[in-house]
Amino acid sequence: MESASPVTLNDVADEAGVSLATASRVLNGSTRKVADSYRERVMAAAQRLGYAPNISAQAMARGRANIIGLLVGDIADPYFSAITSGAMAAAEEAGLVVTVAVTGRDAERELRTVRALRGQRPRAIVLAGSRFSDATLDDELTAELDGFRSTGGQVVFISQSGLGFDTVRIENTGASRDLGERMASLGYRRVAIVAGPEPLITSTERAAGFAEGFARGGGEIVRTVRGDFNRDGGFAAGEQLAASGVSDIDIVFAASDIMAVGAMSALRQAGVTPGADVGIAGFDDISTARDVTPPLTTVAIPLESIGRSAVEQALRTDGGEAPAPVSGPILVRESTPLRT
Amino acid sequence: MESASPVTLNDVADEAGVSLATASRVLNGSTRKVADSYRERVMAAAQRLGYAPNISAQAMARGRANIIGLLVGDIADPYFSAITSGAMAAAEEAGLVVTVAVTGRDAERELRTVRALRGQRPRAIVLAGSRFSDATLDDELTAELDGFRSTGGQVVFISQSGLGFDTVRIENTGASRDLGERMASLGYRRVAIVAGPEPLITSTERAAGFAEGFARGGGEIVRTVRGDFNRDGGFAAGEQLAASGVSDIDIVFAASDIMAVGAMSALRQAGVTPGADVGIAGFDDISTARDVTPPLTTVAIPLESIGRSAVEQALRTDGGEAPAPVSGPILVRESTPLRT
DNA sequence: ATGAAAGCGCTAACAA
DNA sequence: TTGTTAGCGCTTTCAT
Repeated sequence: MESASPVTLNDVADEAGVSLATASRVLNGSTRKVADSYRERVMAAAQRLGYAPNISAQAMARGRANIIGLLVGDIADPYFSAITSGAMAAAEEAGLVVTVAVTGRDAERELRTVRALRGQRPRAIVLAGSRFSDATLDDELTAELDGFRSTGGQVVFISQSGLGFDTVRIENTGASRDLGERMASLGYRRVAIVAGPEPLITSTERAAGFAEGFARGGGEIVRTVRGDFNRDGGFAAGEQLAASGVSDIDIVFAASDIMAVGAMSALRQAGVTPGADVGIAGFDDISTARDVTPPLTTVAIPLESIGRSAVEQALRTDGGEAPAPVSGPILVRESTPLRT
Repeated sequence: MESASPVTLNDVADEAGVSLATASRVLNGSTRKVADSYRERVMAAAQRLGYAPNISAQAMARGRANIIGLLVGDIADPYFSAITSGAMAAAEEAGLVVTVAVTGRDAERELRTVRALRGQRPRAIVLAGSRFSDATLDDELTAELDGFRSTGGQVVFISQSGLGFDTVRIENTGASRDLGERMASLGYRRVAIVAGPEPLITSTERAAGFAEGFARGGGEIVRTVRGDFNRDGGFAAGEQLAASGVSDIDIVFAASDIMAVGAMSALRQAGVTPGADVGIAGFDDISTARDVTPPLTTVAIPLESIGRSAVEQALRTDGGEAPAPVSGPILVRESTPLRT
């Protein structure tokens, strides 16, 4: 019971009274070149024995595993889990299994993880998450991924630069700019921006985009506070905002919904009512954005579909066009009422 | 460029001028039995060549891959993504890679997925998520997992029954009962229960537990509405509740936080203010529970740590004790103010 | 259409 | 301590 050996293709072939090759052709091989009588016998034998192909062995023989390696910053973050969900759906449709690894938004860990993933010889590696502007390790990462690609693997980024690899781009700057203008058109004039750490390009682009659009609409950037690019970072930023008073601002823009959600909680705890006392807007349209009070104004990025696209792009043998950056509609909800 | 072959251990051995076995011992083997001079040369060669071990080959040679297979209902659900996060942390510490697959809470898909996962010959398979009471496929699943275990694999459930395998149990009934009593002690007397589909044991246990405790405290179950066991299901249930009026109830208990969050949104949209007009309580303590308004009363289940435990349990060679069911403190937040 | 046999990259006896 | 070698389960020529 402790270590019976699994049923192998050999067992199946024996049981069916055919050769290993024939069994392989029936069960895993591609085009049918096997007589129906044999085919049936093999299938029956496999069924009877409860045969399941050993993926590692297949991978070895074929030189590549039917696996997609997916790297995300933090799987518990709704942004990444939505992307992952889409990626897994696409992978499943293609008969692939997904290996997920977390980088904790740490470049060094990202590099280590890519190395580990490479070891699986996956069809493709998908890297989701912002790049860093201070990317001292980007060269090493590029080298690693180049190596992977040169052995036939696909690489797809979900981010901005993509270091020269295929990339599903999110239109951070343009969409934030539009959002900024829109907020100004609603009557807001003085914004505090809640951003992630300096080197996070996603955060920077969104902050800069919003600032530009908001200024164009006649608004002014009063201050910027930073925190970790997650819920608690947003919360901390919100506390900071509340501590120094919010009488000098009429709106808060957070570089991601999850930060916005944290900030809203902090503000409310400090006695500042989001929506009423200050407007608040985010970016991404994570699921929670609908469920906070008031519902959060944001840019609706189709996260799941981005995950799907990344996998599809990775599987597309013909290089394919570089797709246009993904954006989405601005959703004005009650967190930014018309400012009279 | 298209398909240079990856660097193999053989290449490294050649480059370092040692035997394959020595190279293997240095790079992957366990205990150090290699002269330092050799060791260094091998390491240097590996470095120079950018060697990464082929996991499939290792898996074949060893008969088992350093992989944990993780099955979750829906990775975009914060309940599962929190568990996944913990599981991945534990796996990473143990030098394992995690393959995640989704079942969509569908028994048939779960079975298919287990089969696919088995093919990887992982060290362990962890199945997170409620079992079904109408489990026609449980026998097949059990057979599949038994087969896996009999070839040396570990199986760990995160749920209730566990079908006879190791299980990290969540104390649904007891904790819900306590919550029910507590709510009654706060002065609530008439509850509507928002539950998932009938066959979902997790939902059933929580509903029954709450009902029992609430009744014990002098409360009464006025009605039960069902929906999918996710945010939208909760929303739909909330709409239903609001449609038939809420004057006959003073509190809503949802069998999971994510349903509670959905229900709150629906109620509020229908003009019923959660906390003020009706109390509302959930179960799990997902991150969002803190960020909705009013913050949600719930049972704080340590989701991440459960994910960790499951993996640790899977890795524990000595069977180990069956750990006690996991529960957590009741967090009374503003969604259930004292009812006067 | 079928079978025999040569690897795929690595580990783990077994020899030296 | 180091090297040799026989598999691990499967795919895939190459014969038949």
